[in-house]
Amino acid sequence: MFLAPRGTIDILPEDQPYWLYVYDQIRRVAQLFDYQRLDIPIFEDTGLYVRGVGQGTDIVDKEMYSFVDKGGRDITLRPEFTAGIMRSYIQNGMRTWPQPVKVYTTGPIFRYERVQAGRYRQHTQFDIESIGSSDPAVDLEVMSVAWQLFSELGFRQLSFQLNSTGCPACRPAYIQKLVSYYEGQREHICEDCKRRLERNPLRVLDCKVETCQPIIAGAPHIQDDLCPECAEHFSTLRGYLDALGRPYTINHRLVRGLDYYTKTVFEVWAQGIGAQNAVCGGGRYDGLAEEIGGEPTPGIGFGSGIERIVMLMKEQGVQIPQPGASQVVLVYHGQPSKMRCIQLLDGLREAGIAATMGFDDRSLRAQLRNANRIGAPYALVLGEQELVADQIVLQDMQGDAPRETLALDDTVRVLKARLGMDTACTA
RNA sequence: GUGGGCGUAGCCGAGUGGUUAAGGCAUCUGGUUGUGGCCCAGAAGACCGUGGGUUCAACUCCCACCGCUCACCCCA
Repeated sequence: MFLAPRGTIDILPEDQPYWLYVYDQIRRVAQLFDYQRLDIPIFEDTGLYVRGVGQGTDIVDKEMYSFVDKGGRDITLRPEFTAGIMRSYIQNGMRTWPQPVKVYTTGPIFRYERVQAGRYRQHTQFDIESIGSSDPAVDLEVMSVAWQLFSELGFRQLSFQLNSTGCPACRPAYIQKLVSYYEGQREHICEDCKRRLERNPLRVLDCKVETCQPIIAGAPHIQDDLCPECAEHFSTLRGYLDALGRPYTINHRLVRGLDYYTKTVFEVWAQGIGAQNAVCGGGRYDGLAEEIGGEPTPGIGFGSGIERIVMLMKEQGVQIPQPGASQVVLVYHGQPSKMRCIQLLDGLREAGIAATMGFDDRSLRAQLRNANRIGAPYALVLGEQELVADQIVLQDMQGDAPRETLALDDTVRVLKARLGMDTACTA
């Protein structure tokens, strides 16, 4: 007996309406903001992620699904979208396209993590990137995509968190300042924070341990140490957000786990998806293109986990359109009737009527029970008696309307009329 | 990598040492030689997660392993 590998899930038919609805909304909103779809491979050269995401990050150090293929190439299942999309930008010469290049995609992401509520080893992301502009108005636009998507999905009580993490000109000095502040508090901080100081000092600001909270409260804020360019960028973005009346929280503890982020970082938080609270996270990555061997190219984007979005929709009771079942089920009795049903079924489908039929020569009763359970509004019953008379019985499965006998040749026309399908233009 | 909780049919779930391991949902068949929903009857479906131990006797107690799950860490 096999089980799905740890951290993977089956998305069953009963959940598909949520997924399809989310994909529909994504496509609509992306189009509204003039973002085009781009699909990239599910696996890339391992080096792309090592260089792009950065050594010392959890993703690269311990979470990648990496293997050597039969040709001896080092391959990694994508642990995030941005590096691959930037690779595609460079490889396809997108710098010759109108700038910025605005793309989105959806698909599976792989990270070898310990599983818990809202966290999987294979999860699905909606990802959007705007590459080629350093204008804070682009930051605003990208954030607005998230804003509009989530509000159209009907979410309530989401919280936008915003911060700036500076750039290579100002961040190192800030990190130095933060580290020396922490060195002075060394005996008061938790073990994890001691480790963070070595590996990824900014992350100490995100610590949740009780005893670390006073230390964090007294820590220097990066906003006080941004270089003029970063400070200008940040205040301009805030001005735009304010002008649109967008509520957001400046969170100087918001930091990201990937190396390529510069300036703007943001997340969208929600309750109800276990201990995880981010449904969306992203930021600016002006240094990424150079890091992976391209011309210096600014960019900004975000990823959003669809499993978490669906969890939230259920949590918040978001209503979605229900997909229709088969409109009609064909029920037969006897082999000649079965043959005729198979032909009729084909004709119904060619006419655009969603139809199924009973199988396995089960009793009329069993076939009708099944039709009822499926939820089809109509059943067509074809037995020996009807067949010899070139007739068929139409049965309304929703009410108590009496059965009707139709001419077999007339079935498609009558059904179309019943189902409200316009027959005038198809005749 | 660390810690907590939990493993009885497809799903939910009773059973805490003693004959054939409740019940419900779902599935299949029949009650109507050819008519669904409601109802009734019946059938099928469980090596009680796996292995070891204790005992005259283990689903039940003990140990190990595996799996699921939640949390830390980290992130979407």
